[in-house]
Amino acid sequence: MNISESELTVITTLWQQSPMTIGQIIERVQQHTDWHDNTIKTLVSRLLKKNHISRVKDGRQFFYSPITQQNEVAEVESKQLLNRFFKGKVSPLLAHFAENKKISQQELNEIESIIQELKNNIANGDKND
Amino acid sequence: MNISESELTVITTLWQQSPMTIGQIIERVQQHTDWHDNTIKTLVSRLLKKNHISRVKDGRQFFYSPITQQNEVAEVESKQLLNRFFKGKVSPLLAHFAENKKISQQELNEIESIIQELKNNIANGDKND
DNA sequence: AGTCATAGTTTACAAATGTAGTCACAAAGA
DNA sequence: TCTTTGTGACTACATTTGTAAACTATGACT
Repeated sequence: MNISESELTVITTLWQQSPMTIGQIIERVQQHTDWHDNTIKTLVSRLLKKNHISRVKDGRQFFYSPITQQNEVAEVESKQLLNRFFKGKVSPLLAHFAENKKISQQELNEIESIIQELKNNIANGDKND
Repeated sequence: MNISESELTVITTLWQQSPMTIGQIIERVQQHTDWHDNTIKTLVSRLLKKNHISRVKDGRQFFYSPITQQNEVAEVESKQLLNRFFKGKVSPLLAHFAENKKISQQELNEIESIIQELKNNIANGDKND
């Protein structure tokens, strides 16, 4: 099952720090939303039901942790985006951002070094595969 | 208002070719879905209501065209993805794909030339801004 | 003229989503 | 002991989305 937009906000806090109690989750989520406590509780239960997070009881409270990891979700969502708009490839996305001048000089440098590293890996036959 | 997943499928055919009659839209969408005619009609009316497409009557038929353009939607969706998972930047996304070895040698070359061009533009002060 | 195929409009209905309210219980404090 | 407060479970309700069915109007064909 999928993670909805607002559920994502909740599980994101758990990706940043876990385990947390419901109180901690509510506190952190409310730092950048105006959602009611109960709303956040509902989102947590939906994530539980969808099996994206788990919890263990310690004393009288539960401590919540993510099951589904951020990079898994990022992977799926990225692929969907690429398929929907960029023929399934990264380069057209990059080209899009390039056209719209949304890439800073510093980011350019970062991208260059990522590319450079990739090329080196390929040149070396990439023994770590 | 937002474009839903299945609405996107419909408007995508209009991005590829427009204007089209409803019959043409249905035909093209059904080339890669098994949606019922009426389903597609409903999606078209929702896109109309949301003002993402327009239509003009010619004789007794309407000819439909997109109002919202693909690159606008791609822009918004891309930004959302980057914000949600990659700190709002392209490079971490690229790094993610790099790690997962989802980038072919050819794409690497494409990326390199995009980068190269960007650097040249910056070096020239990018007079076309 | 009658029938069929197409296009267009309106209505339907379940599941998912956003956004809570209500109720019960137990630990903590007055 | 009584009350407050945090936690958890269950219920609620409007909107959006997916997925059509039903009905209407109008050319096209027989």
